[in-house]
Amino acid sequence: MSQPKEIPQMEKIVSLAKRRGFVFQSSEIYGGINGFWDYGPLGAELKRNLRDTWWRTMTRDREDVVGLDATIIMHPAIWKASGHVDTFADLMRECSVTNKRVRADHVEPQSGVVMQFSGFSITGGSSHNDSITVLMRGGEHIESFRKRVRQLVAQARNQTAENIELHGESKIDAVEGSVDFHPETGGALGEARPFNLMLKTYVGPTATENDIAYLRPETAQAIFAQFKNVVDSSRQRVPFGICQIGKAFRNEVTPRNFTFRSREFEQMELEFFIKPDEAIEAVCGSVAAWSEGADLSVPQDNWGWEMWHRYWVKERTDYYAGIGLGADVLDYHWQTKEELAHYARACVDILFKFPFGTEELEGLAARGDFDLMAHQTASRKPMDVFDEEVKNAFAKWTDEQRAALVERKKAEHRAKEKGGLTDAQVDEWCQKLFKGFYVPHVIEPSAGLDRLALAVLSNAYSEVEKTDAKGKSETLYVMRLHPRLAPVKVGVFPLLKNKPELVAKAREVFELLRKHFSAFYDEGGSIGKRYARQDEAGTPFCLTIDFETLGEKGEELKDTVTLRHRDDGSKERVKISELLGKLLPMVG
RNA sequence: GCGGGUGUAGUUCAAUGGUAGAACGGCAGCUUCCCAAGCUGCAUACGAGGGUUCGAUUCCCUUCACCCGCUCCA
Repeated sequence: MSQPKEIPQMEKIVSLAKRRGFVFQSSEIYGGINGFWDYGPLGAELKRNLRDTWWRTMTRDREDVVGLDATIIMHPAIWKASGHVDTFADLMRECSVTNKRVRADHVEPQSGVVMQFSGFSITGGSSHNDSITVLMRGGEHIESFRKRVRQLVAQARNQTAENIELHGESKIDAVEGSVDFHPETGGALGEARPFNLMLKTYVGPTATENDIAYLRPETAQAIFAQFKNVVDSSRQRVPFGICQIGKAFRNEVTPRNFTFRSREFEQMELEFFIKPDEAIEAVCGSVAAWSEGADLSVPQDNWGWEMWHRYWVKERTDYYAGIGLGADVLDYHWQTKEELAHYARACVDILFKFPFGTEELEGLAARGDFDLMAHQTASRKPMDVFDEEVKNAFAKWTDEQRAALVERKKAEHRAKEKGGLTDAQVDEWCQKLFKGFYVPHVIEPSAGLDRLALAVLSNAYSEVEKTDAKGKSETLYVMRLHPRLAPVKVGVFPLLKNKPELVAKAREVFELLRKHFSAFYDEGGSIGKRYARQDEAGTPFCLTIDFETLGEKGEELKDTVTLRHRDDGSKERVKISELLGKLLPMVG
């Protein structure tokens, strides 16, 4: 007997996702297209439910967040201002030994001796005749250089340096100030190639260079670009947020891990605008300091960016718990100072323990006023708001207090390595603030909807070993989706399909329920098979209409049905008239 | 983009230089059937293109997709 091969968890999930209609490969009949996935009937419902829970939690349930639905294609200047054109579209060169990439314009000139090897062999393995060219730097000892090259070769092939033997060493040339070698590895660099992570298109039929536009690589920029319009039309005042759900596109280098890293994906982003800490200081006297265990349940007037940031981490964590992703499957990564972008003050990633590793589901960044300032500068349209309370607060300050604040800000900006303001700019900024004008700072919780759907699917997937009366063992699959997320809330079955009275009653119950939530009528196969089918679809409840429903066993059981629960297989008898009252609160 | 692997019904697998079998699933039927019960019947596949050959799913080349590693991050 051959042992059944152990199939990796992820493959089983992918297989079930296709079999049941959660996720299909895009364009499958033409061989598929790398990095694109479609959602089938169940997946579309699941995704919609997720989108709805997010939207409801983030905006409808709150008074301080409003929505936006912007276009995917926007003025190309937006991506210039946001920095995406520069950071997403570079000429890249690749190290010929390790394939490590480097921006063509970031290669420091190097000097040394160009060494070449005609090939190498791997102990107990293959031998290769690809020549290897690496720069031996000034002062580098020939033996340590050889060892270093062996390490580079080994690294690129998942080998250890000891297993690599280099052949045909020769000295080519001595170079001064060459930019043709990788700054870290010293390996010869290949041709410069454009590396554009934004998807491009043309607006207008002429399709010339002047018509280039981009499919947005993130939804957030539209929020910043429309910030003033929202402020002017929504009767919101800082602190408040604008959220948006929508498609975004990135030419990922390597789409991988099923839908996890796709080239077309859906984001759910909130930009929550807050006052600069200096304004809080003026209004409240001081800014609340965060400490472990601080009360984050209700926003307070004296919260600065740090408290708001912590608050949103908690809010998002609560959201995940509410859809069945608890502390046992989530993890957090607080970015270190080195990892942070220069404009970010703090950033925490909320991670999910996927079968293929613990990976990011959402990033929560405290981004200061970087984005709005960038658009203010680029568009030359003011992005500041007027805050009477702040103006009045500063009016009570003495000249000395104000001067001290100006000095403090100047010192802060001088200390910044990157992105700091000049003294004159700080002066201007402070004078505006004293009059009640400021560009809001922002906290950005940015989540991936497709990633969340994948997390939810991974989390729900479970196998149940079952042995039947004859001792035959089989594996059943149960998707333990949270009832709020389940694509189908309830399955409705007549016990037998050849009894018109049962079918009619079942149809009647089905019609009653489907007006309120998604229900599925099934009369095919045995009753057990129908339960199992719904288990794979993640349906939390099933109802069976039997002869007792029709009154065969007396008045007591007439008009009652079997309500079967997916997760524990338990059953109870429920009056048809009480079904909605019982089910609605659980699936809503 | 680089290196390694894989590609046969919906799914999981098998066989073969002479155009493919199974299991499960699906559909239809029988059944007073409450956790994939049983019986009967039906349908469905060699990723795509090119080459070698009398003949290719099988051999060769190219391509596409998926998986693993490097990389990346919503």
